[in-house]
Amino acid sequence: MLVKETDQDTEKLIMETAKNIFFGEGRFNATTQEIADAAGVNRTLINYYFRSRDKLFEIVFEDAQRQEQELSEQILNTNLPLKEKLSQHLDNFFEQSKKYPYLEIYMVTQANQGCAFKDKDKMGPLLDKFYLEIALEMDKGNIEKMRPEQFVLNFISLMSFPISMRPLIQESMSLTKEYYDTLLSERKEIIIRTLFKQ
Amino acid sequence: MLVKETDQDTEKLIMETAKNIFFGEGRFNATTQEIADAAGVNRTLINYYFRSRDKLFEIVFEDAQRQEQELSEQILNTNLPLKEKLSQHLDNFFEQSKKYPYLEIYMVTQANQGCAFKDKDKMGPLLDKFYLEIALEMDKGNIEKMRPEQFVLNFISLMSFPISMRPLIQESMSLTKEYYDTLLSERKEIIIRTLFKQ
DNA sequence: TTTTGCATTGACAATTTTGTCAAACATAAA
DNA sequence: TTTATGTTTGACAAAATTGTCAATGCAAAA
Repeated sequence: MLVKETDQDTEKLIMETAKNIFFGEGRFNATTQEIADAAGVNRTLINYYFRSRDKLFEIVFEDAQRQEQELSEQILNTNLPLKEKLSQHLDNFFEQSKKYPYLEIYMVTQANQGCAFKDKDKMGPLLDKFYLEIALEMDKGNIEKMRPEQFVLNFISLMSFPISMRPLIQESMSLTKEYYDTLLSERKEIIIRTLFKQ
Repeated sequence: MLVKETDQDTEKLIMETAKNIFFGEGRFNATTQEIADAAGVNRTLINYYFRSRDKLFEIVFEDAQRQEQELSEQILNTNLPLKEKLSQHLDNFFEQSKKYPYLEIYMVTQANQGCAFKDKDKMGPLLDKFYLEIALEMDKGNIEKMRPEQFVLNFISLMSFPISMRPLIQESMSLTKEYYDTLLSERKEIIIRTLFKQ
């Protein structure tokens, strides 16, 4: 076998760089040249490894999707009480968001333009179990009564929106970068307090 | 004055079409040809009226910004009690969102790429007054105690996220279009109940 | 009717971006 | 060292996108 130590590295490097440009910097229509420059490689290597620009995009998109999926499945599979489960997911999410704040927006713009989603199958049963848990907490009076789906919408909204829309919110509310960071650092506690009755 | 009845109409038509393509359909990198085709006009008319593609984008962006701004100022200026104020804003927002579900995402992707925001000046005092109102309701015990900015974050998150991220959420939660619409129609009441103690 | 001023058009040029290819390169195996 | 195999490169071609321009059209004013 002929394997240089940089062999798969270049391919990975290009992928990582593309992910950074898309999900990290939000430059969704970066050219292959820009990606190559950022990766410090020859542009045609993108064609060599990924055949075409579209293929690279496709692969990176699927990677992002998988990443999100895994994060969701992780939380759904643990056996912690609901509040702790959500608490932990908030940690995971905020951690990932530091690296890829534009991940979700990218996925929306792509999902929109006719991009097939995968692996929705396993999610079904997991979600149903999750909904049941939520309903149980409602019965116990720990959270407001509503459709479980609404509770999930509330949760992901409170969690994601301030991250994905940061540039817009920060500007329109005239907040400094530092103050916004402060707000974000308090977010976890705020979200839990907003969703759960004391 | 020589004014054909279609004179300013063409310019407006192009703008409206661009707005629909960007904010309505979310096709953020539509070409001038695609916009012209959708508007049913010759492509070069875009250059004639807007000089360049970038200028058209700029104008449409500022228009979107103004639209959002006006919606925000409207709510801040009325003298209704907080809960009614937010309630009314939710109506306005959901109404506008039907036409332009991708408006906010577009603004984020632009804000990101170095786009100057305007008219932040008047917002300052209005926001401060709003924060005071919120603090007052907290003192009265009607809403959970937190920084007013956090309350505002909560509000816009719960309001905007399910709209702007719809393609992503609907897919990943495996919901039908019809069911998602049902959820959205219940949203207003859910949000108010989530933000205010009973 | 003729003129005037703007609107519209198609052909063309310029630019940007992407994709191909043969040649050069590097490294492990023979 | 030579060979074989996969990697990297620059030059080139192809495609896509944008911008310019002169010519034409059209309606109101002279």
